[in-house]
Amino acid sequence: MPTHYKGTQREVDTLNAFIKLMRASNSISNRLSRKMSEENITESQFGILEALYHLGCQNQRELGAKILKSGGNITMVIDNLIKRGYVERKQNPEDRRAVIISLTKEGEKFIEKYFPVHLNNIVHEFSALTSEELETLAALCKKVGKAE
Amino acid sequence: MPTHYKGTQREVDTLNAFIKLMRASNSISNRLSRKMSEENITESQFGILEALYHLGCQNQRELGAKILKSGGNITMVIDNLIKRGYVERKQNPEDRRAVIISLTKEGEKFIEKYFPVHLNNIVHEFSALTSEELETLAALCKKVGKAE
DNA sequence: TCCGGGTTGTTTAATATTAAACAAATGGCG
DNA sequence: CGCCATTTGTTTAATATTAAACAACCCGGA
Repeated sequence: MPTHYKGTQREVDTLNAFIKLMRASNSISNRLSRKMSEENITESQFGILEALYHLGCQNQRELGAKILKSGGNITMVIDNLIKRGYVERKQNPEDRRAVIISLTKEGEKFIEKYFPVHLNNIVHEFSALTSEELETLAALCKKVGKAE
Repeated sequence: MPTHYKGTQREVDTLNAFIKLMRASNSISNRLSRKMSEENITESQFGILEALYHLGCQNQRELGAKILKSGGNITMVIDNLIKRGYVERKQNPEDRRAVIISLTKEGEKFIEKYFPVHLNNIVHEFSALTSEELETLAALCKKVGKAE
């Protein structure tokens, strides 16, 4: 057994919060992903569909910023969504570099059908928390990582 | 603009907490990963090294449970750590299916050098929270996802 | 003793993801 | 106008990840 690094109280508390945060989000993410895969959809694909549904048409750069994935990845996720007929690429007449990604009827139908199911799965994941705890958790998470 | 699903108050609060939780953990994870890549190490590799350092030798199944990754993935992560000389596989005389993964001197040296740096990066990420908030966050995250 | 179900790890095939190099387009400034 | 830095998206090469099929092994009960 190695001798371990002894941190300050602040370091110990931070590490504990970090580990618990990561573990919670990874567990939830893994379980939700498994359920999504029953619909043959990935987390990233769902994130794109949701952004388009709730926020309307956007270009790929904006979508990438929303789901925190690289530009190259977005190209592939969109390609796969196009293959399934859920979204389409349109030329942007005002900027020929950019494209406009929008939901197809098919995509809209899918998200309208699946979003309530997904939301239900999420509600189940958080069922151990009271409403007040939910708010506290949201507020704390919002504060985290704001340091520059 | 599509008409949107109107949820109950509980659903709205849950969704908000979920989004903030995911966003916080993904942002932190992305930033930490980028720093780790300067040391040519991945998050999973670091997770394994840390588990071995703090908890001692383990077999691959146990390591997989710790970092929440699939068995097949663990095989590859360990392979890569072996290539770098940070860990080694030993036969378990008591169970010939299992292997014992342990840190090499090299691996121990690395984790002892890099862990404080990593911890410092984490502390920076959480610097916007008071110590009390850290504890609250940890406690709430621990409660989440416990539903079955 | 032997069989069968469960455990541990590996392999395979398919996808996901990233960084880096690249191409095309924009926009500002000389 | 013409150039150059920036922006947007794609491609490429490398790695990560998973589920599923597989092989070797363990163990308990018939």
